[in-house]
Amino acid sequence: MSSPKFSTQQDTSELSDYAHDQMSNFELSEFLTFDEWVALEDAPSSIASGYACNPVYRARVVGESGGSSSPREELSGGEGEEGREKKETKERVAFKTKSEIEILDDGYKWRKYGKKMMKNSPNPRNYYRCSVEGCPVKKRVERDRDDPRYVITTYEGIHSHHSFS
DNA sequence: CGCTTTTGACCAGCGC
DNA sequence: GCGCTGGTCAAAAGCG
Repeated sequence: MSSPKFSTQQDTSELSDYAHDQMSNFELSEFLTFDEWVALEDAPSSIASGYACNPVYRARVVGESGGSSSPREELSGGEGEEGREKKETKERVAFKTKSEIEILDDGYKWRKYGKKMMKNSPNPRNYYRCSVEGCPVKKRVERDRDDPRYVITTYEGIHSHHSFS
């Protein structure tokens, strides 16, 4: 459909290339800059708000299998839902941050559950999961294969609890 | 003592 | 049908 607004071409270009290579399976809904991203209240603010970094680029990746027309409608009530098992919109947010460290504290506690070497990348990819039980949020950290000084963090899901105090 | 990390193996999906 | 890549789980070790 018609995307409301594509951020600067530069952003799209950079992320598009990356996303195309890494997230070919997912459907890139829209590319947004930080400001635009914040503008979207339905965005997982719980994730972005805690991000104490300087993300250069970010993209919203929506991966659904049902082929629904509105993949973002589920965002409204993602809270205290346990019986929900059918319609689960997985919100994927890709952050491209310029940092030498990959472990960026976003206010949540993460537990690493896997590491994988990418065939098309000399750098491994780390898989993190929220330590809080009941939180389906997963984090994927990987270095940009083109620019090792950049770190791509992909958040998946929405926190069903408040930020870690 | 509890929890996180670490590494390998296993499994699933997709391509060829 | 087999192979490959990516993703997740699981057991053991390390650390606070």
